[in-house]
Amino acid sequence: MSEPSAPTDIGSSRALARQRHEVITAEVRRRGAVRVSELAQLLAVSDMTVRRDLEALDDAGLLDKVHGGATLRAERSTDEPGFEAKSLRNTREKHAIALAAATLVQPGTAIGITAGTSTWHLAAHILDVANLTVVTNSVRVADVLHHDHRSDRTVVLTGGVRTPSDALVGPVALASLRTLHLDSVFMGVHGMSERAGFTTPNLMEAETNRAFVAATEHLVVLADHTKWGITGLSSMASLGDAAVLITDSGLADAAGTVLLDRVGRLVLVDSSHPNPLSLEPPLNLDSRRA
Amino acid sequence: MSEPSAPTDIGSSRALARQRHEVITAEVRRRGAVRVSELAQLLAVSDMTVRRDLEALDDAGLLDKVHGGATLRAERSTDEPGFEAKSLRNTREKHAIALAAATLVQPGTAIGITAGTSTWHLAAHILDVANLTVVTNSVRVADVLHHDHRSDRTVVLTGGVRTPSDALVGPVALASLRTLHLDSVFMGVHGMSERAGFTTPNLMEAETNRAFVAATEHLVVLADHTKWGITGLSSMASLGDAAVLITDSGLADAAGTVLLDRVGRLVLVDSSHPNPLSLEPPLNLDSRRA
DNA sequence: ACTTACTGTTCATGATCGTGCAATCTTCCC
DNA sequence: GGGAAGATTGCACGATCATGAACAGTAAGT
Repeated sequence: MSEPSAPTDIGSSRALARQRHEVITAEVRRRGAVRVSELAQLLAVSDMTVRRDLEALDDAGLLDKVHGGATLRAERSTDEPGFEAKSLRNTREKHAIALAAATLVQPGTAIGITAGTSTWHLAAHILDVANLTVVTNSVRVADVLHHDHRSDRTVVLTGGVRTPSDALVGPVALASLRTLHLDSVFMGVHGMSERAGFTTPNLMEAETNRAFVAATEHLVVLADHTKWGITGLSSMASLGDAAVLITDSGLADAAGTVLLDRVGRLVLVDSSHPNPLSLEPPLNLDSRRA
Repeated sequence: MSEPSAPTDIGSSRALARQRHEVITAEVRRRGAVRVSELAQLLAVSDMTVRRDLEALDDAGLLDKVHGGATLRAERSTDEPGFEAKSLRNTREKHAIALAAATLVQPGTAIGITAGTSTWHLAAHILDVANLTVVTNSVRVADVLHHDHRSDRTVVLTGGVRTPSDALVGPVALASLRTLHLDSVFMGVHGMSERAGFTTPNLMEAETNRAFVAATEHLVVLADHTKWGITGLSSMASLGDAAVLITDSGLADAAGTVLLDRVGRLVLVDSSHPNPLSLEPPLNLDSRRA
């Protein structure tokens, strides 16, 4: 008779597709973006299998499959072309920029966070900051902060009408912001240039963001290097209004020169290795719960 | 885990189906996922038997059977839990009440919708009403209305701090509401009684709802019959403030007598039937604004 | 322009699946 | 105790599915 003496000895077999899917979605949620090659190594399967997994997860609506890997799902229906370049590279940069911005968030302060993908990533990284009050006009940012609820954090939604990009705008948002004063405001932008400053194509959103800018003395702008040279319809602030500008090392030298002169502080993050993938070779999927 | 709890040791003798099922569910819970071949070896039975066990456990809802094995049940509800537990109570009544309330929503008007499960149902039923402006302090209600976005509908979130029941409250919400005037307000309540009127246990929510009440001349209250006799901490309106009260036919006769005398119009829906049953023949609210 | 990296299709292979049937076990009735 | 009805299990089979490798096409970076 076979002896089933070792109860836990049977763990060396291949993982179920379902397990891979959970690892992948968890990894995407944690880091904002993953690439196929990383997942293949992490899961010890071929690239092809990872691609098939990503396709299934994309169909299921759990993430966005993009060239080179996958990113957090963008949940946006249709609008504002060019707002979100569906490239993994941009997402990685946004992630790295958000990480750098999170280090500027001081415990015990009141901060503002505008709507946008960069700022959405930022929200995920400030979950551990103690004693924080966050004012935002982004339902998604509020969702992130609200999801793991802690008593020392206050999340205030400005209210207003929701744009397709999930920003709350309009008179209600403006009225709310006019009564508030913030230690810092973290703002994502759609374009920046020497002449027009920080811009966005959406008029209403620009108006709301201007109210954010007016509510603080310390403006932090998040913008990856591809934003340089782009001028949206409406200006939200001049370059000189930014106390800190966080961008990535892909920035052209000429742009860097201008920005160094104009903004209060220029922070460059290296997006080539924003977050080294910590993988342990023995590949143990059993410990994927946190 | 139930090892050799009896002389029938797993492996030497055959285990009963019950025992195998317990081992399997325990193993799934412990490791998150198991594979058929592993279980067959562990239980010393054939693959076929394991598959049949997994199928039974899947039917019983204890795990998810997937290709190659089984995993923890996925809880694949798109909405977050917590809210659902609450919304499952008296669902039929709430649904019927919401349906009746939806018939009171006139095209081309501006209405307010407070937070709550009844009003959440209401939101789903007014998706077809043309030319509507909706002001709400419920992120969920806004989500429902925003999801299929049509150009003739405006959804305004009041803003504010989010309570556990997903209502936006506080100074920001109050300030927004003070500037708005609504044709009708649809309010869910936690309790109603002759003396205290309409009440809720949450102070902040009560304050916000009072602002809703103050913003309209035409208050519609949604409350299933179980709310009668319950008095929450804070009052939002007296019975007489309600132009319409929509409840279900489970209401006690004594309560009906009181309410008929106090509220503007009493609408009783029969929760066992899909169609609302109105006591007052013409359920036609004054067309105050075309 | 070039080079590099990524993509999806196709196909072969092995694992896994469920059905039908026979063997075995359990139950219950006489 | 005998024995039949019912349930459970194992095995064999063809069908299905998952995976990885090769390869030609495509996109991104320089």
